[in-house]
Amino acid sequence: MHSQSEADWEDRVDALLGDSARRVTSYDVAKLAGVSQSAVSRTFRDGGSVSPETRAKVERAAQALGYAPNIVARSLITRRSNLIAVLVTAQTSRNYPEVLFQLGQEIQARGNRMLVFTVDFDALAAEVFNDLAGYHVDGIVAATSMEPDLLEACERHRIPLVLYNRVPRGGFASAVGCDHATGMSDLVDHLVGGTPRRVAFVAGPKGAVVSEDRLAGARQALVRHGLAIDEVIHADYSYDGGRAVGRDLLARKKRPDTVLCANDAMALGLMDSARFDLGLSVPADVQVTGFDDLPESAWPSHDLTTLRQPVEMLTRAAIRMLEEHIAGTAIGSERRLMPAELKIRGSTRRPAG
Amino acid sequence: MHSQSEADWEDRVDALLGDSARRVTSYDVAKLAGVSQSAVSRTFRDGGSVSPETRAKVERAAQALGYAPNIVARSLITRRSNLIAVLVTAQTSRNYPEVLFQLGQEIQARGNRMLVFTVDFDALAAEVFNDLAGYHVDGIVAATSMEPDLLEACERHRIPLVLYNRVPRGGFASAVGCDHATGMSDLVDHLVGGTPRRVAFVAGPKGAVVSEDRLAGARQALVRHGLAIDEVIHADYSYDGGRAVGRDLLARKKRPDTVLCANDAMALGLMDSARFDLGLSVPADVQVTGFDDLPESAWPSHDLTTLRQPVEMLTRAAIRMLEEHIAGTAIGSERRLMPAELKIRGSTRRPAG
DNA sequence: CCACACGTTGACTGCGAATGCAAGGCGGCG
DNA sequence: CGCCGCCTTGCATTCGCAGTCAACGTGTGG
Repeated sequence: MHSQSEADWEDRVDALLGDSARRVTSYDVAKLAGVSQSAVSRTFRDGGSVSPETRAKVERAAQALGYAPNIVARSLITRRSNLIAVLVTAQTSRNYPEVLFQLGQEIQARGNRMLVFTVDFDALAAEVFNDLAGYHVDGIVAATSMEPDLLEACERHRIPLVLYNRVPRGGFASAVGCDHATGMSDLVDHLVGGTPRRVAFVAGPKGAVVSEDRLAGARQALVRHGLAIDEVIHADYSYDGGRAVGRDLLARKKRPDTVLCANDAMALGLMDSARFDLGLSVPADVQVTGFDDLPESAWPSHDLTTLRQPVEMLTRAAIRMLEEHIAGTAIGSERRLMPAELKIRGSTRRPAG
Repeated sequence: MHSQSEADWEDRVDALLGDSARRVTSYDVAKLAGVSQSAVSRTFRDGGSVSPETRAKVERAAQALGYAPNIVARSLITRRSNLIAVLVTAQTSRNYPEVLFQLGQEIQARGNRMLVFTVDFDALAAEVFNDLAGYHVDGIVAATSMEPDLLEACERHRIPLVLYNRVPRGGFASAVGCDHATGMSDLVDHLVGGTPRRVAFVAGPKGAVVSEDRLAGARQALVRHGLAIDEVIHADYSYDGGRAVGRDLLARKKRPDTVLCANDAMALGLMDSARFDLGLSVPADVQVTGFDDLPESAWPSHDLTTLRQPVEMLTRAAIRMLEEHIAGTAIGSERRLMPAELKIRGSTRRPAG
């Protein structure tokens, strides 16, 4: 079809490509296709009003030149970056490796991109905020605590924000999270069948919001059964931390016969300390529970009774809520709690009879 | 110092902020500070020639307005986005959760940001390439296989690329990786002390490059000891996959007494199948090895002999190499192999005597 | 006292794509 | 046959900042 001009076409492609330092722009494509830059722009924007012939010409030229629209320039004028910031700590990425991947999948499914900000400690999230604002992200998913002034900053800049497993202190941000209280309540209902007498709770670091929620939930549920937590020990959410706690706690004369841990990693460490360091039997001597349902918790070596966080539901809900806020269809802030699923395994005693 | 104009100042701040739909730009700051837009730009660029007084005025105004430079606009003109793309698969994020976090830390330490692209399968990386080009990322770290045409595309677009644990087929890309062959050699040297007779290898999915490398390394090393791999079975890199393989392989009449697994997850599954499904003893009946050194491999329940990947060295090297390419100080492509560290544990037999 | 150099400064332009607007082409309808 | 309206197209402008250039003031040396 382009027969008589084939050679000419090749020449023109090469001429445009030859200036290799420069990037291919919509003007180059326009020139090659014999149309205006506007036409090129409209071909690559969805909903653009272009005739099939023009579109064909543009696409052929773009193909030949290897053109892709410059998203930076686009977002400068559309005032949308299609970037969603995700704030994570080492803690999050260690304990919930799949969260980041699934957030990525969800974000990309809607044509956006995930800009990941890793922060050492929750508090440092403040440092990255300037960058967030600078990159004009369309929204933020924060799996870190947000100081009140950060929340306020997001509100002032009108950056939609969804907190992941954190309870917002202010009124602006939306949040998704696991219903720790109800989950703990289910867990305690099961535990009382094993006739606990002395109950200990291994918490995360002091001030860790998630751990506090779980502790509070456990307390309330125990009270309903006329029980109480005899001791709360703080550790660092890690296997090693849990094991160290176990070596101390379970070696005492009046050791607890039931230990609730704020997460699976510590529970696994504590169980191993019982079995390997102290020669105790789980669950006969001490029953142990966790929270998260790590893959290895289900393995026969561990067989840990725990609560599974609905990670997939959470990430899906987080992104959907965020998209609603970005689109402006959301009304005010919303908190969505997802139920944790009780996984009864061999680290707890069944009711007698 | 600003006493007589304090009220006036507040009014002007409010006037500029009042138009709340609009973002604060360098022009707003300039107006408030009583300087030109250029001065504002220079204050926020490092190396700009600005007098201390002007800088102070600008910073005060910027503070009052909550101004942060628009990085999108900046990168449009500087032709640098300060964005580094990281391509990961579900596989990567599952087996090396810390990789993503550490890459993030390294990238941010140098003032860049990490744009994460999650891809379902290695092959799909092609889909995201257009976006990569569109976002004008300064460089790419790919923990996925890259098809030759993708490599070529990166070369044409002059996007620096570092492959993570993948051997580049073309000549353009740099790469960092674990020295699987030497690691396997060390491992085999240790294994022969346990007098292996029948050796099996549990590989990853067919075509998985990392698994192939490890298999080849093991083969070579065994040959040096006059040994061979009797059987290669493919699984999916998962615990469940390894366990299923074990249930089949170890139940046979002529079962192997030594099983090398391409990663820890499968090795753990295989060990559990031996112990819990078949009642075999590890390492007496069968010795098992892995690769990666997952945290749980060191736990007493598993105690798996394995090779530790130097993840931190790898990520650090990857980012440094990438930065060199971006800066243009790198000469050609480079491949850096980091040694794996042999972790001898209880899943393999010690030499007799 | 003048020439010169240097450090600051602001006006202006360009990065690359999107879009409002007006002009053009085309068909349908009266 | 002529008018109207729709669809398509190109022109010109805009987004926010960086960098160029000329002009300015100040200080120094001759």
